Amino acid sequence: MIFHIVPNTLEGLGFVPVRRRKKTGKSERLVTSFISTYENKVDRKGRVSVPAAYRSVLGTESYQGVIAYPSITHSVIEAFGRGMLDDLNQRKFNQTLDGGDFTQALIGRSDDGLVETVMAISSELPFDGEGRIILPARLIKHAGITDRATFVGRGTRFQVWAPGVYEKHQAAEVEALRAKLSGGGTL
Amino acid sequence: MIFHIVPNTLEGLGFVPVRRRKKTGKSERLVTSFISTYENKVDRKGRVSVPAAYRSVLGTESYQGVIAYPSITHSVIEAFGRGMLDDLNQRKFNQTLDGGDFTQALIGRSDDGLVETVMAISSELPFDGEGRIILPARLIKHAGITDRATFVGRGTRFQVWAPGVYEKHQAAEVEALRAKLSGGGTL
DNA sequence: TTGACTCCCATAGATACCCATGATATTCCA
DNA sequence: TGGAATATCATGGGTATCTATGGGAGTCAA
Repeated sequence: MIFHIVPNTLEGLGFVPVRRRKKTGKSERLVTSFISTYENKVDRKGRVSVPAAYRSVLGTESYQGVIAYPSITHSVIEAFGRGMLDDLNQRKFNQTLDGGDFTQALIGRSDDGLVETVMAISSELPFDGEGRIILPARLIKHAGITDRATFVGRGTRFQVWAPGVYEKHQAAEVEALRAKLSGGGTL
Repeated sequence: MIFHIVPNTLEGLGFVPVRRRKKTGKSERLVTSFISTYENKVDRKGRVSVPAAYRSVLGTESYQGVIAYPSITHSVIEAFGRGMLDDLNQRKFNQTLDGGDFTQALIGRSDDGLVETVMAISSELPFDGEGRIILPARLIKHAGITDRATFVGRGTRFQVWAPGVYEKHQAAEVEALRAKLSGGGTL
């Protein structure tokens, strides 16, 4: 008997806001998350086009650009929209308040300190008129990027890799998944 | 993430792909899952018509198109509606944040990495005005598709095969079932 | 002045949108 | 009930638009 693994019943939880973007006047397109991978060129000025599909995810955010920081665990740049950043802050704020720990909320010190750390090492990267960003030297170096960059969608956020590094990482990732499914499932 | 393991549907037993459109009564309007098999042409621009019956399944979704990724276990393209993808994301996002696990949300490490990986290897394939999609070169190659494609309904999702590859796969699938049932069971 | 950065324009190729056609199904009415 | 008018679908092709990319001009600060 062949088995397929499928997600259980799906009902929208309505958390991630649905954003509308007008295309050529006639049809509207709805995009809500970062998916797929794209490889773009880094020009001599250090500019890279953020894939149009990703930009459309951020389409209606007031701040036209992305937040990026070096991954703490891998040679890769993590990135997302300002909305995500605000949401993280808000949730963290609410969590500390709900727990009655006003000191934490006010002084801004928590046990893990991760959110604070990320805030500290993050950069705001605004789009230019053509939807490009300039990767700061610090991030370029961290990811080992030279003249090309691979954009990898991760749903609520995306990553920027050096193509070669990503290739290896991706192969390992898929292999791990395959091993996990070796019990007879298909994916 | 929660998964249910369900048996593969058996609609394919001795099933021959329909070349021409099926008789579509009004009852088919009510179909809510992907069933049956169709073989369509891939034109010079790489476009394929998604069977109308499948499109009607997605009819109520705001985004008009499908999400597709290369199966990691077979030479086939897996596809499903946008709603399922968003739901996967939201569940994962809420789950990690609600549990206060900012590490997972930011660094993106989950237990299995399934959602992460699927997001990265998935492509968003919007319908054109005629209900066609363009199969990306990456997926075409993975499935070994040339000028024709076989759409196979699998309930909550569907697959796109190279016709020849599917024929063999299907024969093996049926044969395995037959062997299993040869003890006297009926189907 | 130099260097870093932003804004603006140009362009080739990819993509989306539009219209057309033949085949088949369905509706509707004499 | 037969058949003409209408609707749906898969398919093909032309064209306008968008995207990624390159480069130049203007601004600002040291």
